[in-house]
Amino acid sequence: MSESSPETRRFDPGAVESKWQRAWDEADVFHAENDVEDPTYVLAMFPYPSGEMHMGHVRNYAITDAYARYRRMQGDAVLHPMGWDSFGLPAENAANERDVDPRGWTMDCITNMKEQMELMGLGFDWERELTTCEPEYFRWNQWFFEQFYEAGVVERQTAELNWCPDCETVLADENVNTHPEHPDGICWRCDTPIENREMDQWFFTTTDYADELYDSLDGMGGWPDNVRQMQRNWIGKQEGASVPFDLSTGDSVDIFTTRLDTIHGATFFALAPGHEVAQRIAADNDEVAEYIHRVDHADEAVPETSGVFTGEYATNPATGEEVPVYVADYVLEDIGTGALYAVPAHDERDHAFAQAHDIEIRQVVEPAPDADHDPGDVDVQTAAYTADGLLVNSGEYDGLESARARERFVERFDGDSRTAHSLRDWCISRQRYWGTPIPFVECPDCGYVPVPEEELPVELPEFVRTTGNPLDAAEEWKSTTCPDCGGPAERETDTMDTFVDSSWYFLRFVSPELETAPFDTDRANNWMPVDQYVGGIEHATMHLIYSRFFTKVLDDMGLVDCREPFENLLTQGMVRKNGEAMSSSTGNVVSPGPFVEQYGSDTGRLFMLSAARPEKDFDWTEEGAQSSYDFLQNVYGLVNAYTEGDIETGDGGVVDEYVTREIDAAAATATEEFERFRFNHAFQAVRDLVSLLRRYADHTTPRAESFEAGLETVTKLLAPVAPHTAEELWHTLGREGLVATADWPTVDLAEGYDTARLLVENTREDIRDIVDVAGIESPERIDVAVAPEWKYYARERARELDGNVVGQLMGDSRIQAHGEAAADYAKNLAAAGHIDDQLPPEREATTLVRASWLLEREFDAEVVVHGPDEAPADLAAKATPGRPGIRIEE
RNA sequence: GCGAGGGUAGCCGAGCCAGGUCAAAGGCGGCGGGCUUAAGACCCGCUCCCGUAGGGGUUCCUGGGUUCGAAUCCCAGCCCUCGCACCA
Repeated sequence: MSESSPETRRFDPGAVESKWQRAWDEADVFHAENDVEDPTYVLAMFPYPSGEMHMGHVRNYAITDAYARYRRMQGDAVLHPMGWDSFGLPAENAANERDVDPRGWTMDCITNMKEQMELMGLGFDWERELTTCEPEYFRWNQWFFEQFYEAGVVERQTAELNWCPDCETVLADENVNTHPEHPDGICWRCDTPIENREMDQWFFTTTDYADELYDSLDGMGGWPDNVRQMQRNWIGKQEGASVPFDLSTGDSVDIFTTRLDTIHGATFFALAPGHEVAQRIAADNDEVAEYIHRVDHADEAVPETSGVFTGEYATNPATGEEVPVYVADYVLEDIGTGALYAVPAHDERDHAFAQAHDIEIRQVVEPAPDADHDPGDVDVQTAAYTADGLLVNSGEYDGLESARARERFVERFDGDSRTAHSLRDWCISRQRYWGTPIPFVECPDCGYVPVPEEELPVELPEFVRTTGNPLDAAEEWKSTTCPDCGGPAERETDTMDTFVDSSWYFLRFVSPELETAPFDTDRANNWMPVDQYVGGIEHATMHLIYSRFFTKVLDDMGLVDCREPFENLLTQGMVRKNGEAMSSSTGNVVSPGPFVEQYGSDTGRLFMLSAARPEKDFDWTEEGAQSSYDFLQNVYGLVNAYTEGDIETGDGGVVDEYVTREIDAAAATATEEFERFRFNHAFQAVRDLVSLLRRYADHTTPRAESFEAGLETVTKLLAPVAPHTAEELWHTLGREGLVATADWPTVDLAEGYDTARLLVENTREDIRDIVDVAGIESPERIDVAVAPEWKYYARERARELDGNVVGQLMGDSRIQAHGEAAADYAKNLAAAGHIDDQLPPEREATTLVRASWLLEREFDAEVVVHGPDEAPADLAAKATPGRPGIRIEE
């Protein structure tokens, strides 16, 4: 092949990419029509518009875009939308730092980022773009809020917040700085130590859905295990029981325990400082009151074993004993019921407390005979034994297994089997400006009253810089009338957590312009769930749990028929540099902007997708990026060399038969790998095919038709990952229309292809070995001989035989006729243990003939392939099925 | 502490789920050769050890086990990463 100077064969990514971006635009390639039945819904987690893309974004969108483009070429209707998660603190901070308003700043950022996305030619359906900070969007947050309120999914509860006494405002966790002397942190503005204050806040009752959120995870096979596990941890399901204890105060106090089997060993009872009964005792007991005050206002954490005896007693329902009641800080108010019976012998914290307060430690469980521990080795006075076992010191229940005991004791002690979760209700109140106003009015007479639906959206007042919440300062905006009684009232000044915005945006994409409802229910029922969701692992719990919760609530309200929003989830790995996360603060970054400008978007995408599996972290390296760039230029050069007639074509001969099969094989491999999101493997197949076509042209005069078909296949397989370059190639090849909308190649690989390929690879490898080991400088002629028929026959027979294989084989006259050689071969077969599939002899011969050009080319020697029964005797003797005999002459 | 994922040749990274054509893809780096006035780009090959005919040896964190056969399955241990964690 004689290529002219490479300079004429290189393309300018900038020019090529913008050209095809315009062409896609004009052809409206990425728009999903409303009337399609059930498009493949491919979704990348929408970004917070910080203004600058980083490599994490690029990787995320490279993945969804590649998959979306692949599915489109497969003939699917595809929905691949993009939007902006545009409420949030950074805008407010920017507004406070410079003299801008959050809205203007946010919109500028969106413009910037969208420009960068467009520069990268990402195939989003921009007609469905949505922006959560627009009233057209957030009015539906407000609408949902009121609907949820009606349905009892919204509640007011108290929550502990960060309060700055100097600024007299609530602070978000992000605005609290850590300080060595103040465990609760200090104010970011005035450095005043933060106080924790209990305040009434709005909550979504996520706990109502805790069981379903937990249990459904088992069936969600399209999600990675680690994310499901993280959600299980987050929800924290605990199977246990609650049992009432009578106190000498006259109260009956419920405890929650997962170890009801140990109840006979309860030697004291403990209440959380915040527990109602503890508070009541404190009213008449100075010592208790002082303790509660101390733990509440401690500047440093109190010792874990701290606690105070109340002077009261609780009756252990198992033993009838009176055990002392303590108030102890290690008992947490929001875990279980905030009260527990303590079994020092079988719980580490109870044990530590008992030792510090000199309380009896009574063993009631000992290791079962099959346990790791020998009962004699367990000394509960020294350390708690926390495993299950057999009951002791438990009266009539001695010898019972822990699990059985738990079941029986629930009934025996009048308890309830209960499931506790560590999942809390979702506090959505934020004392911030840049979020969705909570659509409620507080009336001195009527209390909290929802803003009437027809008055939605409640829009934000103009932004002012203030120490606290700007909504609080907007007096005019705040004052309104009560929708119920018409009297003067004040608007709620809290806004919603921005996770509310992202909990349903995937539904809004279905009908982004709809003005009468948050989304079109019929269409959502057809289009949901999202077929493939892709984003960072950092959203494993919050966003992905809230979205699941929202979807279930909406289903229960009849708004959509769907209980899980995301069918398949892929969490992409990080893009690192020098082994560390990219970070602009340390300068350890590669910025997408300048990179794309220099190398083009395709190079970036190709490198990212070929470097590693999408879910794994990978290192960005200069060399790797360069190699992707070189590859694209290289393919471009090859295609142009062909179309400009620099590659002389002919009939290709037997080589052509080889190459056409490999073209199909490449397409088949790539298809399989795209289905599994293994772009790196798919690309491998493309790279191999390009290399093969190059060798084809180099070795002989290729048949134009198949050579071109090969280039066309390369182009198509490359199209999802390097879409601009692929369009340019498609155009160069003189194809009509756009490769973005072309049909994906369909192939059925001939049976036995893999075996044939292996035969070729192994034979080549053997010849290399021989040449190398025998020190053959320049081979003149290579003879390759397929084994005689009878060996194939013997081999097939051997596969079916058991027992005395040699004997049975030699009993077969067709085999026996070959005497000594047959006996040797039969012994080999018998010893093999496993016999792989092989091609029939004629097919081995044709396969080798087709591949012989590779040998000629590699060794620069004449290659002669001998069929099954036409080889010289010495060669045939060495040959076995799958392993031809080889002779090399110098 | 509980839970999840992982440890593969100089580096990165496939393979492991469905055990066997696996001394283990590919990329990067390195070495040799071709093309070229030269460089770059491109092309060909080599890159665990020994070996003058396709052989042998030792490998996929360590140690056991299952199997005719283990990078792949099982058990134990070591190390790494991540998530949850004063969760009764």
